[in-house]
Amino acid sequence: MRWTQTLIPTMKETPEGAEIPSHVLMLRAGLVGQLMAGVYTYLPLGLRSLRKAERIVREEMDRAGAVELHMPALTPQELWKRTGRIEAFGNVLIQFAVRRQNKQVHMALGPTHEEVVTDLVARHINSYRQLPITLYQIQTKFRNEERPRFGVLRTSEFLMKDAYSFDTSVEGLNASYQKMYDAYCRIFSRAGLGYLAVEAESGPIGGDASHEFMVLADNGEDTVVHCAACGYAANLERAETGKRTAKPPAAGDAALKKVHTPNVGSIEQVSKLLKCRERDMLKTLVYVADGQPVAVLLRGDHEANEGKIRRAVGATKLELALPDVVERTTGAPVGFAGPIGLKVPVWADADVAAVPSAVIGANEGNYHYTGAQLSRDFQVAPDHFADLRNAEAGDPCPCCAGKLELRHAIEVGHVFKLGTKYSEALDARYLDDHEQQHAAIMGCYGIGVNRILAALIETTHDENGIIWPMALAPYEIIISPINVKEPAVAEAAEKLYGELTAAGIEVLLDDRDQRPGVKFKDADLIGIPLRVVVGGRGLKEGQLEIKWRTEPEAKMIPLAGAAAALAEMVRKAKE
RNA sequence: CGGGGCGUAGCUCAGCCUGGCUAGAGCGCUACGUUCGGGACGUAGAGGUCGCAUGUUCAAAUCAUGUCGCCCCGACCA
Repeated sequence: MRWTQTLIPTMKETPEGAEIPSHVLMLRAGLVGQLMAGVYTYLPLGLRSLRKAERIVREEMDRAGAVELHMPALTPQELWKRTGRIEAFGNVLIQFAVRRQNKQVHMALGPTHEEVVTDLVARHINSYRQLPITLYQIQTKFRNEERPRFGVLRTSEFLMKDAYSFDTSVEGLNASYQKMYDAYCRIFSRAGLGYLAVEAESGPIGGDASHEFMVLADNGEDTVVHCAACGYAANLERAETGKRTAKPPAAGDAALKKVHTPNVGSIEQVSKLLKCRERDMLKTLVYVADGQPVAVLLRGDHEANEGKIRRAVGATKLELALPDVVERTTGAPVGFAGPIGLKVPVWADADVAAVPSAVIGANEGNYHYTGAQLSRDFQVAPDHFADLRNAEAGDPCPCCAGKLELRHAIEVGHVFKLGTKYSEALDARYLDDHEQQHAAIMGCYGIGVNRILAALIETTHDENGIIWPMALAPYEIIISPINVKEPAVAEAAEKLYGELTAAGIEVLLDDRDQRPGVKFKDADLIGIPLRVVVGGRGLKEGQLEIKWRTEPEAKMIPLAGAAAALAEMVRKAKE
C-alpha cells in the first residue's frame, strides 16, 4: 500500500482527553478515531492489526476443533427474559422497540450470546451423537457501559470472540474447557502478549470454575494477585492467602472502656477521632446469608471478600444487610456494630485474632468501645475463623513460602464452565443412548479482540510510539524513500516495493513528499517492525539501510537481492 | 449515579478573572519558490455561527442560568 493512497492520519500532539499510552498512541498513530464516548472507528491501519488478531484467534479456534458461525447482534428481548438476564444486565443491555405493522417489537443488542447460541442448539441438536460441539463467532458486542474509559479498553461496542461448548458429561466439559484454555495460551503467546491465567470467580454469569487471562499493565482495570516465587495467580475476588500465623496478642492490660463517638461511624472517622490506627480497630459487618443475619469481624483496614464469606458461612446467597436489618440485629444504627453481646453467629477473619486490644462498635448509637480483647470481652468459635478478606500485598502465598503482590492487569480473555444454567432455561436437551433427556453441559469462552491490540501497545510501546510484533503489525515492512522527487530514489523504492509485494510481504511505501524526519517519526509512531530507507547516499554505494523498530541502530544491506533478503528476514521474524 | 475538569480553526492551545474596534498563535491544509538522513524555511492564502439556548447589558468568546458533549476520580464496606 502506498501511504498517499490510504488514510493514516498521524498526529504530532496528544489529543485532549487521551491519557493512557494505548489510547494516546492508537489515536496519534491513526489506528482509530473516536465517534462518541466508548465508540471508535477502526481506520485502515487499526483495522489491519485488528484483522490480524482476529486471524490468530480464528486459526487457533479452528485448530482446537471449534466451529465458526455468525449470530445476529439483533436479538428478541423475549430470549433474555427466559434466562432472567434482562434484570441481571439491567442498563448494560441496550434495549429498544421498533414498530412493525403497528405492533411493537422489543429487541436488544447482544452483549454476549449464551442465550442465542443455546437457543440455536435447542433447535438443532437433539442427540448425544451430535455432541460434543464447540461453536464460536467473532462478532461485535454491545454493552451500555455506565462509564466507558481508557480508550478502547472499555467501550460500548467491541469485537469479541465468543465460544460455547456443549457436552454430555462433566468430564467432557472439562476436556472442552481444557482445549479452549490451551488455545487461549497459544493465541496470547502468538500475539506477543505476556499474560497470566488467573483463577477467577465466575461472576454474575453463573457456573463454577473459571480462569481469566490477564496482561499485567499499570493502567489495567483489574487487580491480580501474583506470587513471583511459584507463579500462583488469581484475581482479587478469588485469591486465597496462605496460613496467616496469628501472633498471640500481647498480654493486654487495657480495660474495656466505652467512649462517646457522636455521629462518627465509619472506620476512617473513628480512627481519626480516637487517634488510633485502622489496623487496631475491628469492623463488624452484618450480612444476610440465605435470609439469616450473620456478623463478620474484620480488621479495620481490611476489605471484606463476599465470595469467601459466602463459602465460609456455607450460604448460597449472601448480601450486605440493609440498615433496618443492621439495627434489628445490633440494636444500633449502621456504624456502631460490635461483637459484644451479638445474638447472631459471628465469623472472623484470621487476622482478627492478632489484634490485641481493639476499638469496636458498642452496639449502641454514638458509642464505641476501646480496649476490647478477644476471649475476654467477646467470643468467636475456633471454627468460625477463616480467610474472609481480600488478599493484600505482602500476604503469604497459599502455595509456597513466597509473598503475594498485587498488580494491575487488563483482562483479555475469560474461560468458564457454565453447567446447565442456560441449557435448562432454554431447553437445550439431547437424548442419550438410553432414551433419557438431559440438558447439555456448557462452557463459554470469550476474548476481547480489541483488547489484544490495546494490551500489546500498553505493554510494549516506547517514547517514540507503538512497537508491533510481526504477528499484529499492520504492515511488515515500511519503505521510507528520502526525497521522492529524486528519480533514482523513487525508482529504487518503487522497484523494491513491487518485488516485496510480489513476494507476499505486506509493505507500506511512504511515498509522501515529506522530509525524512517526518517519515522517520511517523514510521516509529505507527510501529512497523522493519523500516527500509532508500536514499541517494546509500544507492550510490549500492546499499539500503534497514532498521528494526526494536533495535537502536540501523544497518546497511546490499541493494542487489535486497527483496529476497528482506522477505527472508520477515519470514524469520514471524517464527 | 455522586464529585471534579474541559468545550475558541482539522489538531494543540492563548484570550475569559477585570465585557468594548475586524477573535489570535503554533502545527496541519492550499499555491509558488528554496530545501531534503530524525517532525525545514520564505511569500501569499483558505479555514471560526468562540458547543447550544436563554438572560443581563448600549455592547457578550468574556458575566449569570440552563442544557448538550467529552475527559478524569469515585460509586458497598458500618
